[in-house]
Amino acid sequence: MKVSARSDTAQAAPLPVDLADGVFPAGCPSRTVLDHVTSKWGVLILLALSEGEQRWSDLRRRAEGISEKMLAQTLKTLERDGLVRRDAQPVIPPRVDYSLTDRGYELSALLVPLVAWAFENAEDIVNGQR
Amino acid sequence: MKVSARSDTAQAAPLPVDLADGVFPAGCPSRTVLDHVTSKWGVLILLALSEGEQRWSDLRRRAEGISEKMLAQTLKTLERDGLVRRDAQPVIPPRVDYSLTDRGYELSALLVPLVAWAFENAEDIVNGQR
DNA sequence: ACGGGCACTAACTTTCATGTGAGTACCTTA
DNA sequence: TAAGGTACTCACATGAAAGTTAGTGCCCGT
Repeated sequence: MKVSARSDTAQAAPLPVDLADGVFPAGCPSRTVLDHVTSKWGVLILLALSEGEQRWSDLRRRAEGISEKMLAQTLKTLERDGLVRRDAQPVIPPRVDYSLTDRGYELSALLVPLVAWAFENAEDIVNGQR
Repeated sequence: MKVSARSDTAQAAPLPVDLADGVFPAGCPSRTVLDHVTSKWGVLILLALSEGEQRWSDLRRRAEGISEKMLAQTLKTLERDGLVRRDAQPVIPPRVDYSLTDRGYELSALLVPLVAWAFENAEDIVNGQR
């Protein structure tokens, strides 16, 4: 799990060929998807929903600092991308539940370790600007 | 208010407690780190370097569409974050090699599957905008 | 009856990431 | 002599992302 290595021998892992060919060219769809997923609020919403279905107002409170506009926009994008499912119940007061689709869970499974890593290393990185 | 996912196959995976507490608050360092890492060009550079040491001009050609300014800026940020190592040789013509630090390799190990996923699912996602 | 919560939308503004184009200083090859 | 490669920096422009403010219609508690 650890890359045990001296600095000058850290391992170069060659990328899968199709990835190397596909991601680097400008204008490939993966860049768009990556942009949605890695947007400032996209990550947070995906992460929050990975814990299970949640309501609009729950998400609003959870992703501290998000505006209603950005919440709506982010959810719409993720829904269009087939990562989030929207379930609006015709009750009063309105109740809308958001959850991840299967594809969304696939993604969040990859996102969680990344965010965990960022969280664990954040202090070191921000402090140690050497 | 524990909620359970209602989907047939997708499961709600609770986040580690410290992560849940740490990432959502506004202004936490992990957001900054995540921003650097998931910036438009940050991902590409990290990915390119995960294959091994590369020169400035190699990177420029590799990350198709990047401007010199953005390449310099991105590399500087990643270097300050301790993810990229810069090795300038005092030769003429100038030769500067960039490579990942151990921490950089740790990150790229998490980044690669994410990008691979994005690449594999990109077409489906972009096409299926119903 | 008044403020508040709910789930939004629309219009407008600001901020910031990114793009553009130029310049630097040296050397090699044609 | 000129063109081109190497690794940059700087000033300025632009455009997309994000923030701000307001408004909608309904209901519930006090």
